Amino acid sequence: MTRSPDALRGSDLRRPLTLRDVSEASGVSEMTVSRVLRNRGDVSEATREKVLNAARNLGYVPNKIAGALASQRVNLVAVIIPSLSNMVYPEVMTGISAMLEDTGLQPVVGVTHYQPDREEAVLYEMLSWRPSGVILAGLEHSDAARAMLSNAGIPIVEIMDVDGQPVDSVVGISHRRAGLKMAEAILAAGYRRIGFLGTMMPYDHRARKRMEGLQEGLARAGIVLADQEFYSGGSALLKGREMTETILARSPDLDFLYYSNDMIGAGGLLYCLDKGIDVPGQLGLAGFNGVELLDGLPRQLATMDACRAEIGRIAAEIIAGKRPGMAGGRVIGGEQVELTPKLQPGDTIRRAG
Amino acid sequence: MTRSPDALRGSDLRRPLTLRDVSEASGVSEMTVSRVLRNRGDVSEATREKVLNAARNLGYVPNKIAGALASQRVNLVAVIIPSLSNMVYPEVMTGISAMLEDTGLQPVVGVTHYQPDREEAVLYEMLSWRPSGVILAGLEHSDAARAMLSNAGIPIVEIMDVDGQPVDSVVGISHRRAGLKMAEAILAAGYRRIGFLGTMMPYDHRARKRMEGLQEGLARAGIVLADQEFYSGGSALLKGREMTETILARSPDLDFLYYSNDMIGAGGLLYCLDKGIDVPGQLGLAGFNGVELLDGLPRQLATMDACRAEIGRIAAEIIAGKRPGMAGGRVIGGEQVELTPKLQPGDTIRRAG
DNA sequence: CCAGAATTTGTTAGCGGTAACATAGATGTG
DNA sequence: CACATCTATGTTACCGCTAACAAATTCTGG
Repeated sequence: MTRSPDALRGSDLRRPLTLRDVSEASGVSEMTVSRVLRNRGDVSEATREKVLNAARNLGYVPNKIAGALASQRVNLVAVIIPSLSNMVYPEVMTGISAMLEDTGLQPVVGVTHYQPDREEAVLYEMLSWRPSGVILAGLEHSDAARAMLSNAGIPIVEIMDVDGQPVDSVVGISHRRAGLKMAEAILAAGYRRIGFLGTMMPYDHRARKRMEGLQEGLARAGIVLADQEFYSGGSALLKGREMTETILARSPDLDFLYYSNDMIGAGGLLYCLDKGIDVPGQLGLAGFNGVELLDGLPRQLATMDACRAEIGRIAAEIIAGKRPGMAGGRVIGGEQVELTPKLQPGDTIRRAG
Repeated sequence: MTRSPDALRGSDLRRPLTLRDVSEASGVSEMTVSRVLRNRGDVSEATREKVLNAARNLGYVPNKIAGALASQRVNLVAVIIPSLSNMVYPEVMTGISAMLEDTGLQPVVGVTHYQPDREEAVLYEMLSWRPSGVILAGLEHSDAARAMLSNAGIPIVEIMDVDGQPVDSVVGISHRRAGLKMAEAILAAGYRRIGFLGTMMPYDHRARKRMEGLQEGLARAGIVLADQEFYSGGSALLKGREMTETILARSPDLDFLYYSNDMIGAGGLLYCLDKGIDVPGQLGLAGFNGVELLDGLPRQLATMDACRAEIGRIAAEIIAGKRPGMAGGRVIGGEQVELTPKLQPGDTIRRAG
């Protein structure tokens, strides 16, 4: 209102720039500037040049807040994951980012630290920015979170796990089945006294499901889990060493250790090598995830790939409405994609006879 | 305008909820609802209850886009880092999040993949959301990025590194000095034929500065770097093994290897242990960062702590305006904080005589 | 019981953009 | 050359919320 035209150029009044400044500097209407900056609608080449120059000279950066409010469109995708310290999630992020790259959509990360109430808070915060979609890890959420998700009116993709009731779409693997498959491989290799080592976190549902799957698989052969050991916090590699020592001290007759993740598995492997334990002859080992890190270890740890990048990619495709076969539709409920993890036997499980 | 009051309750018209809906449901003005939801201004307990109930029942989630536009305030802090795969950055994020926790500020991450043009694009995108501050890694930016930062009119904190000209505030360590200090420790321990192993990335300025610092330190004793080896991509642990094999094959007389990060250092250490090389007698090793992972290795790798969490914490404090001694001021330029990394000699460097 | 202060609630006018429609020139056509 | 047809630009009315101020209500004390 009170803006004098000359407040424009020289003066560094630190008033944030608006479309109007660019409009005045280039001598066209705000609407035309808006069109140029968004590459929308017809604008003559001459005008476009003028506007772009003015914008560049002024150092104008559009205000997406105003833009989003006016257009009712936000190019953000909320991604809610438990942690960034567990390399699994950065890898999923990589898959998501790569897929979203040329869709104009932008992922925004929120971290829950495996706490349901944090998840709820993060979700609320993110929804208040009215994203175009939500990707979140796991199928277990508080009632309030579930309600927010169903009411949001945007595509929701729950990832990592398929053992449960999704709100909308879901992309993941069956951890129960993964545990079961591992049980079969272990038994086929002739191991019989099996121990499980994992996190103590009550909300690590996927690790829990793997353990349950393992138990079920063993039960089918009339075997029960011989021992188990849990940890929380600290360096996973070190914890792996310590837990392995502990569990072997307590149950020296164990002949197989199933770890809930590769990092503690790697720690266990290093411990066994240190102690001169015959792996996989005397003792078999397996982890879970197929993290890249394992490639550098002295011996390949048996593991099962959790399809992280693939999960990220597909989840992003669903949000972007790019899934083949879903021609712009997305009317009745969501899509369900179950991927199949592959066992990578490595060198720490006896070759089955 | 055309909203019938009865469209409110029963009908699931999927029209997104607004303050008005809560206002109608609770029988007070929109402004009062707004006040309740933000805990601002005086509202009677009775009204507050009514409003909160209505909001809860409807499942209302405020629209921060509109709120931010109206109030000219955004509770977001842009954090721009090169990568999430290098655990250093998630750790910095942890420090930032922890500090921001109770300030009402929310970090939003952008990743550059060590590419200046990506950094520029990410920065532009983030600034267009008008965050309250920017935290970004490194002091090297494109001219355009630097211009955007100076014009943004918000606090900027460059982190990790202090060797250069900051735009505003800076929090980090001197990587040059870190390299130099390592050179001194290496020489003091009696090593003379030193090799450097690092990333090939032309934009990993901090690794480059450490190498230059190392070279300077060696030069002071009239020694030049005996050999060097670079890698890019792949599993860092595995690359560490491979590079170590390569460099030792080429220069068997090396008596010390300085790695640009702990991950490749750990790979090198595992390789040496495999091969039965006498560490640190015949060959000394050192990495950089002090990552937690190292705690689980068979032997402690010498390293230098990069103060990641501390850097994140302080950067967040500066953005939040919480630094003691800066009583609400922040007028003339920014704050400069140089932290001092500590050498952790571990077991892979001879105890100096 | 009422003036004046204190507290609670409402009204108005934007924030900085964009959708939708309106208008002015440029171009073509019989 | 009048009239329909494009193309390029401008106008108007919000988007959903909040700052600033106005009004209504309740609370004082004399």
